[in-house]
This record gives sequence, structure tokens and C-alpha cells, in this order.
Amino acid sequence: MPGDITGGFAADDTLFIEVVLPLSLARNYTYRVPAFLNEEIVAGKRVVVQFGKYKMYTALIRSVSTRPPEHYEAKYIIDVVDAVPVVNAKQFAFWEWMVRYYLCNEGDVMAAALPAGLKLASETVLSLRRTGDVQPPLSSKEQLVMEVLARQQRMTISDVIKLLGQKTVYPTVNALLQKQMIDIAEEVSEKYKPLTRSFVSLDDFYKEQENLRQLFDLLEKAPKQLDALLSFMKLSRTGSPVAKQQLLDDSNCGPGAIKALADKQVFRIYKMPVDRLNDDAYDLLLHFELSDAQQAALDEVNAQFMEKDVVLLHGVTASGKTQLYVRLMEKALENGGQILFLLPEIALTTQLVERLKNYFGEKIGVYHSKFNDNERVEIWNKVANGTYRIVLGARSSVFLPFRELQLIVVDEEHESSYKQYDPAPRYQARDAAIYLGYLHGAKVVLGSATPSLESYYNASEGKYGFVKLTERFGGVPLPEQKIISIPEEQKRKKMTAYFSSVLLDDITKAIARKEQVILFQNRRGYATISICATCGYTPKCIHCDVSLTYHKSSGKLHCHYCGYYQNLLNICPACGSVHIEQKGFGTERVEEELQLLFPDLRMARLDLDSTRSRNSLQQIIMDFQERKTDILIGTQMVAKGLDFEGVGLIGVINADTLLNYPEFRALERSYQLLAQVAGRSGRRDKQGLVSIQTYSPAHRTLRQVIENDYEGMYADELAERDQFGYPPFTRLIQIHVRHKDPHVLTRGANELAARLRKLMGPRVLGPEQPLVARIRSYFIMQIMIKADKRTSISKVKEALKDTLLHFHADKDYKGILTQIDVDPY
DNA sequence: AGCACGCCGACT
DNA sequence: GTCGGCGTGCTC
Repeated sequence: MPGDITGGFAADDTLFIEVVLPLSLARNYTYRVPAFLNEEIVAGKRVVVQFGKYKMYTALIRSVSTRPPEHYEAKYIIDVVDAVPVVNAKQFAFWEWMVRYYLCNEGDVMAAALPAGLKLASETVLSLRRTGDVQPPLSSKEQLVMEVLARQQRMTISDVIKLLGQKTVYPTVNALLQKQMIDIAEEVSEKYKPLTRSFVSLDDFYKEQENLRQLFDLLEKAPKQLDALLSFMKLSRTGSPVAKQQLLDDSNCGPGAIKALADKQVFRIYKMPVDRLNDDAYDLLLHFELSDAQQAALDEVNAQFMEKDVVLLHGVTASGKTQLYVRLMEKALENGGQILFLLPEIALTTQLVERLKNYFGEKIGVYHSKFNDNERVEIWNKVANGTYRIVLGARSSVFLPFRELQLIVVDEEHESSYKQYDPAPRYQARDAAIYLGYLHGAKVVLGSATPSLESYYNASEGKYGFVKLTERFGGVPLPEQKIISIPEEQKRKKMTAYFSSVLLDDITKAIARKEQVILFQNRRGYATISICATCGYTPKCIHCDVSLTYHKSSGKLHCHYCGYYQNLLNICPACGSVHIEQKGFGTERVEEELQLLFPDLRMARLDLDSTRSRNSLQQIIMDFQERKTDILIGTQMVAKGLDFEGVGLIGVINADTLLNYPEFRALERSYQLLAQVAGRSGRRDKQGLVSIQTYSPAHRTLRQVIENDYEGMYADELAERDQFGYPPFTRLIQIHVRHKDPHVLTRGANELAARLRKLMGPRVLGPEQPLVARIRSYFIMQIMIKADKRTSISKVKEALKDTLLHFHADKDYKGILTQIDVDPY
């Protein structure tokens, strides 16, 4: 295995290293090591290499050999960045698995795995060359660049692109280079910069009691300085270094007093790197006893771990799975292992994280996409050096440099956000975590109130252990759930906008009881589409095959796929009519209509649009928690991992958009989502209420939701999957085929499908048009491979890789782009 | 990814 | 004619 093995080579050997570049390249590249760097070469360290004509990248040493490449001259590496490897052998093994399983490149994995702060790329920097010679004639663009350069000394290529407002700037830059007006250089800079703060310490001289006493006498006439000294003495008693800022906050002295003491050689001021991460001291606050049911479940999990590496914990909402996790984590900690606790992205900003942080103190680190680059590097380092024994993280935390994982918890394992769709590696973090657990010899718990069909199936087949926790912790009653028939209400003329009289009544009562309300609407934006009442025209995105959505906050029509937006139409461009209507509705519209009905209530929205920034999500949640908001209107996000004490009613505005989604998992997802939403209501002593509005009140899945009949849903769905050949009875591999010209695309996709069919027969389906047939000016078709249990999936993958290789080499189909998505759900 | 090379349309 | 646009291929 490649890894931490140094040596094995003679000192005067010429070393060649295979490196991974953080780019989507089909293979790794070989570089040559200058002899003076030989001793520093270890797999997993970063090196700086030139790749292509100018560009420098950080590459990772993958393996070392003494054999020169046969068909080309290897370039020399420029430098070795690290003193110790940043990627360990287990990580490389994990990457290799990802490459094999998800049919991606190692560079894709590297790009996803390393925090941006550890991936350096060079920038081409232009600078003036001072020659003083006669100026050669310059084009207007060249002049423009020279003028700016004269003013600000240096420019990067992207500065030039911005300045000239065009993409092709190399001709201009090269011309200036030729005319000897400028120099260019590639600059690689370490992006990660430790944060430093000033600290204060006492000079050794005053560590003698006698000297110190004299000092106090001496400062009699300088009360500010005396104050500073006294504060310092007090702060330093804790034994930790005293920050200058801390001293300023704690005493009444100004910076002048500290400087005066420093000048007198009493204080020493020094800079030291500090943590960016929240380093407040945590108390061990959370002490708890497990209920009998929890204790029994815990014992059962431990018993199952004797035989199985993976256990599915099916615990109804509010059954206290978290306490079970905590016990399991404590045990793993005692054994000296590390723990990975995976959560869906959204759940990471909530109370669970705070509670665990309180409980485990500074052994715990949190990792998700809203941390900045520097913070992520610090977490990476703390996982590598073992400071963090527990990591609470979103899907990308499977890439952290764990040394000895002993336990992996995948909470809410059914969550679709564990799947990364774009870009490659298109991986399922839950599945990847299971392999990661295998590599480390760690145990894996999958927890959910509504397990994914696959996991439940694996458990029932005996592949995973299975433990069920049916009792709600503390005897919290299940909410009352009811279905409201929209057609029925319409018949009786009892619908006001999107709200039935029943739901409005429920809201009024809940508010009267001083409870809060959550309304769930599975769509963001204000109105789904604008439609011309005269001719039926709807404005569409110019790059994608979708209707634009009106967003009230911006007052514009937006495309959810590419971000394109345009002004609202007043006049129909097709027929000139001014009768433009807004059809369909989203969270914004629900909020507005509801505000009209309840002008006194305070409302907030929780969706992707209202939570783009790092803190807004937390702010909205906090406000709701502190009851500054009465009604929270949200998309899927409200269903996930949020616990609110005060919520008495959860309303689902329209369940049909979920049920009718054209995908084989629609009903499973609907059940999970609605059950999860219901779980948000009624904590502690109160029974909550869930009201679901729908056009199809007799739908079997809705029945199953209100009867809490997970097993019934499982049985029905499993039968359908069996009948139509879907997972878990088959494995799916989806191939996305893209081209700007729809005809070229159709021809190419048909040919590719035909070639695959020649190898795999009827397992190959399509090509067909996806729901959205064009995104970002590219037309899309997809081909699906459905491999049943008897088919060797690795052979299918081999054949697929091979076929694609030949297909792309074929001149007739050049320019056609393909993507592979293994387990695309 | 990002850069060079080569082919094609629009403007001096 | 040439400049600048874009498509295609290669990078150890």
C-alpha cells in the first residue's frame, strides 16, 4: 500500500513520483525529483509542479519509484510543500475505492477532499519592465493594460480579463511580453494563514517575588499601569497565555499603559497563532439516564456489533436516538478511537450540534460547507493530529484525515442530501461512510425514523444488523394527523387562496393556545410561472428548458437551474396582451397570502433564498426558537433536524407536488418527508397536530403517513421496485449525454446506447429526455443501465468505461460530453 | 482546469 | 484582408 513508507531508496537514486493533480484528468502524471529534495519525498505530501506551459499546481505525491517513464521526459518538481504528509494511506485507499466505484478520476476526488486552503494554484502576475528604451507602438488594448499597470505595479490575468472585458487576453499579454514592456511570473502562495493575536507575558525578572513587590511600589504613581499589572496577574492565574485584547477588556487601562509597561521591560508582547474555531470552554452539561427502552436498544446495538459491522437503528421521531449515539460515542472514545458523526447539511446548524458540543467539549469538531477555507484547514489539521476525536460533519467530512475511526454514525441516513450530484465524484456519503468504516475496522450505525428502502432491505436481508426503538422518549404523544381534502373544501367553497377553512381554523386555535405554527410548502419563490392569459405564453430561461419563476424579493423572473434572471413581463411578447397572470405558488406567495389573513402575526420564511448567507439560517431559526416569530413558512428545510418546543401545528399546504413527482422514489420520499415534518410537532407534554391539505385524500401513501405505517409503505414500495426492476433489486448507472446541438446529441446518444446494448442487451434503457431537457445551453439526454443481481456490476463498469473511451475517440461524436452517475439516487 | 492552436464570421 | 470568437486537444 502506498503511504507513510519513506526510504527504500538509495541516497543517490533519481526519484520519479506519480502525483495526483486536483483536476479531472483520466490519469496521474509522473514528475522527476531533483536530488536535493530526495529526502523529503513521502507519499501524501504536497509538491508544487508546473503543469502545462505556465501553470503551477499543488499535486499530491501518490507513489515513488526509481524507474523513469519510457515515452516522455518527466518534468522536475518545483518544491515540496509539506514537512509531514497531509493525506494518509487510509485516505488514499478510500479515494481509490471512490474512483473504482463511482467511475470518476482521482483528481476529482482530490479536488473534493482537500479543503481549498490546501490546494494552491499559481496565478500569472504581470509587472512592468523598466527599460527606459523608446516605446514601441502599442495597440489600444496594450496601452490600456500598460496604463493600469503603471498605476498599480502588478496585475493578474483575471484582472486583465476584467479590464478588457474579453476572455482572450493572451494575445495582448504575449504582445506586451514580445515588446519587452512587461514581465510575467507565476506566483504560488500558501492560501492558509494562521490567525495571530498579540499576547502579553511578564518578563522573567519579575517572576521573583521580591522584584515584583518593588515593581508594585514603583508603579504607585501610575495607576493605569498598576491596574494593567493587577489585571494581568489575575488573568495569568488560569495558567493560559494572556491575550492583549483580554487584558484591555478586563482592566480599565488603555493600550498606552500596556505599551508603557512593555517599554519598561516589564511586559513582553508576542504574537502567537490562535484558533479561528470557536474555542470557548465547554462545560459538561448534559447528564442523562437512558430510559429502559433506550437501554435495551443500546444493548441490542452492541450485541449486533459483535456480528455485523453496520447496524440500522430504526427509531421513531423523538425516541432519543441521540442519547444512544452519545453512549456509543463515549465507548468509542474510551477505547481511544475517533468518531465520525454524519448529519445532513441543514441539521448542522441546529441544537443537536450545540448539545453535543456542550457534552463532549473540545474533543469535537464541526465541518460543513459554510466554514471558510482557513477554518476548514484548521479542522483538517486537528483531525489529523488527533485533537479532534469526534467530527460532526456534512457529507464531505468523509474525506477528513482520520487515523483510527472506531465509530461512524450516519444520522437521518435516508436523507437525499448525502448524495452529491454535481460535480464528480458523484458519491453517496452514507455508502461511502460504510466503506470508510470497513477500511478502519469501525462500526457504523445508520439511524433514521424513516429509513431508506435500501437500508431497510439490507437489514431485513441480514446484511446489516437491525434495532428498533418504538417508544417516544419521555412518553411524548404522537401528533394527531389529519388529511384535508382540497376538492371537498372547494365544493363547499371553503378555500381562501391556498388555505382550507379547516387549516385556517387550526392556525387560529394554535395561536390562541400560544403555540407556534410551521407551514410546509415544497416550492420556493413567489409564483411558479407567469402565464399570458390570452395566448398561454410563459417566459422561459434562455439557457435552460424551464419556465422562469417570479421572486418577489428581487422583483425579477429567475431560473433555478442556471441563475439567469430577467425583468417581469408587462406585455406578452407573443401576442401583445397585457393580461399576464401568476400561476402556481411558492413559499413567498404563501407568506403574503397568509399575512393578509393574519395581519397581526409575525411570519418568517425558511428556504434556499432566505438562507443564502452563513448566519441568516441560524438567525431565522433563533428568532423562531425565541418566539419572535409566530409562523414559519418553509420548504423541505423545515422538515430537517429542527426541534422547536413551541410548535403546536404543522400544516402541509399541498402534498400533491411531492406525491406526483415523476421519479421512482417519489412515494418513499413523500412518506419520509411528511413523517419527518410530523415529527417536528408536539414535544414534551403536549400532543401536536399535523394537517395535510391534498387533492388526493385517499392516496395510499398519505394513509400510511397518518397511520405511521412505515412497514406498510415499505412493503408496497418494495413490491413496486421488484415489479419494475428498481433498486434494491437492481443497480442503476445513469449516463448523462450533453451537446449544444440537439441533433448531434440525439445521434450520439442513440449510438452510445446502441453500443452499450450490444454489450449489455436489454439492461440498457434510453436514451430519453430528462425532465429538463436543456440546461445552460446544453441539450441533455440520459441513458440508464439497470443491472440485476446476477450481473457483475464491476464487469458492467469495466464495459461502460471501455465503451465511453472508444466513443469519445470517435471523430463522429466529438464534442459530446458524458457524465456517469453510479447509484444516481 | 487552462492554455495553444486552428478554423470561421464580421468589420477596417 | 485581419481580428477576435469558439471548438479541440494536451498537459508528465
